Amino acid sequence: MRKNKPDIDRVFHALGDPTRRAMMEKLSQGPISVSRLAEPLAITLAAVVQHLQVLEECGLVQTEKVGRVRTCRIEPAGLSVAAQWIGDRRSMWERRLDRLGDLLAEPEEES
Amino acid sequence: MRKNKPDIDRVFHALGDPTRRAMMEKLSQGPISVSRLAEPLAITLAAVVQHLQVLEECGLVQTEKVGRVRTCRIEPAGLSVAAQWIGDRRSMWERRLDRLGDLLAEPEEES
DNA sequence: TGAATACTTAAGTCAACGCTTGACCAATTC
DNA sequence: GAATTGGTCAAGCGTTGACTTAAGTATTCA
Repeated sequence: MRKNKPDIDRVFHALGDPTRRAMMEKLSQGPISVSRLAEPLAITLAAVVQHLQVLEECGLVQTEKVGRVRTCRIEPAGLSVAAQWIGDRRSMWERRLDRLGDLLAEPEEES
Repeated sequence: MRKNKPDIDRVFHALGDPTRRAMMEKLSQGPISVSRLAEPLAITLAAVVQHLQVLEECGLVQTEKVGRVRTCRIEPAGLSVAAQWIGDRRSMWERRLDRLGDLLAEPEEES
């Protein structure tokens, strides 16, 4: 298919990678530099920077460079996009179950 | 990295694909057969079945075959896994902001 | 000024992914 | 019982994605 609802698409794709989720978990403890972010991960700095780009491009993370240090922080709005999509599907599904319950409860209806 | 927290990992990966999300959206309107699920999508039935397998293996969807027709429905618990991960990061982040607020509010502290 | 630090960029490798085709099988319908 | 419908399976193909190495830039420190 490969269509593009720019935001949601990128956000979910970004969260689909375990390394990037690990980075988000670390970042949710507070802002941190790129190399400290990379420390616990068993991959090169270069790879971490690439993941970081993905996270930044989809609005999950925000970074700022001061001197030679780039500091990264979570952008709270980013996660909301994903949370909302899930919430929407969930409530859709629940509404459906409610209507189904109504139908089963009621005796009969004209077509 | 390629580690495996089996569930969350698969769920997010599954939701990372726009076609699969489209399928979830359709399914959140109610159970439906494989071919009706495939109808609005511009790909082969075979491809749809492959996506369906991904969704089923990670617990987002449940299917049942009767006669020659396979019916698919959303498995509500699946989305919860993703929702919870997001919720956890969110609240972690918020708790941190609270603590930060406290520190800024207070005058001084011993190390 | 020279060495170390903290990235950054480019190029290339390899595996996983999304998709198609084509052959197939089991229920249904005519 | 032949054709149709609804789905399954396997192989293959082009693309994308995660990762590495290697070389480079800009800041900071001694």
